[in-house]
Amino acid sequence: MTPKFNFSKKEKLKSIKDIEQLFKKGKSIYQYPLRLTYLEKKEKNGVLINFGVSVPKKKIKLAVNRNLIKRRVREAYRLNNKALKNVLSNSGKELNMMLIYGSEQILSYSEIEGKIKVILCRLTESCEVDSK
RNA sequence: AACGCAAAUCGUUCUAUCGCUGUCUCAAUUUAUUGGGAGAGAGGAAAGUCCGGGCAGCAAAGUGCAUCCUACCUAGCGAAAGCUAGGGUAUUGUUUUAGGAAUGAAACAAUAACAGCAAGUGCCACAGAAAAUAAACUACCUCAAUGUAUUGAGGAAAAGGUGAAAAAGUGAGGUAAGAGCUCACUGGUUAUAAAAGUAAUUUUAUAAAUAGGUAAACCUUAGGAGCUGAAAAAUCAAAUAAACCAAGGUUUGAGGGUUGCACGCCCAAACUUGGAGGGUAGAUUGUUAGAGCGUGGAGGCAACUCCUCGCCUAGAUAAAUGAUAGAAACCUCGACCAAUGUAUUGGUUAAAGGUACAGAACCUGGCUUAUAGAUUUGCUUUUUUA
RNA sequence: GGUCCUGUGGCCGAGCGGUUAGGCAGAGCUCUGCAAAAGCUCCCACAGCGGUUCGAAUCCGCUCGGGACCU
Repeated sequence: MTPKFNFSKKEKLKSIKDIEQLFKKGKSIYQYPLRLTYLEKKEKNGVLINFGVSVPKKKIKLAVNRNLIKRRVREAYRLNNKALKNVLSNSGKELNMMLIYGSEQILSYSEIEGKIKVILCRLTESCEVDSK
């Protein structure tokens, strides 16, 4: 199987209802400057993970810089979500998750990628523990 | 040549790998997905939302008032907002010039929300006698009283000091003392006439009046604007209300309606029958072929217009247009070389650093603001050479 | 995307063209054996830049914050 790093429209988190549920009931992992909130889906829709990024306007004022950070975060997620997806497909779960950027500085891609690797590893471990 | 200011134009490019969003197309099947291919994918300001237009809605979108906007003149351009060119006036600056000086004149440049306080009303703190129908503190003059420096009545508006601003200035006459009270000269304003000019306005002459400032104070004059905004608006499927529509119908004239107020206009409750579908969540249209963009040519000082040829040129919606690596270009600093004016210029090198402001959300014309660097034009200042 | 409102010391908050009130907080003093309370004094402000005006917190323009609404 050739490795694929797709992140298409279907995998985005869009529904307002889902997002409200996520913030009400979801668990979160904090690894500065990122905060990951996740929740197991009630109704499965055939997509392993629905994923969204949020950069608050209060922290980053200019639209250009907000877009830049969102792109870097999405890129890092796209390249590093393989392990998590494997675990989920083995255990038959589906997740909604949202990443919130909490710094006032614009971090470089390599820094963001490092943080995301850490945070996804922690999530993967916790999923494995749950499935056992 | 350098620095600065102003205006205009441009505002990074290429390659590889992995991706994102539409369009077209081919193939596969599980018929809505997967895979392949082709081609497209942020700006000069996309920003602020300060004006304008398209477009859409309003059961009448009507009338009046209110409110808001515009405001030197001429010509041109533009759908409008507005823009361009030329001119006028005012203020400021520079230079030249007249003069003993105050100051005036001329030229050039910059700036101007540049109609009207001689239509009315309001306001002008503190200080000062008085801040606008003038008034009367000190001082001045006349008269009276007391009795020898005060009080009272009146006159007068020159002097004083205050203030951002003191009711034209100088001189003479005049008077009890004074005063545009009168006269002469000068300045300023308005009106009228003449001349110049298309006009704004300028110059000259005459006359009259009393003539402070403020309209980004109320306001007046002239001209203009109906109001609300794509979360407008239209359509669709699922499930179905006390809400909607039609007909009948009794009574009320209350209440309701997308213009701030008034008038007008429209709808008009309860009940019965029938029909149809709203909220909510979502999808589609609106939504990108247009006052469109580009090349070339012609006209015009310019704004812009005309002609020819070519092009289809972002359509996202928790919101695509990216990430990484490597080159190139440009800039800064460094190093080296050369030139001389000895602190500048030119060249080479590539080690280091940097490449701004900033992200479409219906479209579009202006305005405003942000902007590394490059190029061009104009101007001021300084230096060098002739 | 669109339509509006608002900005005054560390905090709250008056002021509608003429020296920026007042309260809370902070510092010092008085009072007290020591504190509290009370009293007195001090301290620190008109978001920024231009314009109109003799003179702007106030009027006008631009910029920068903060907030509200869009059945």
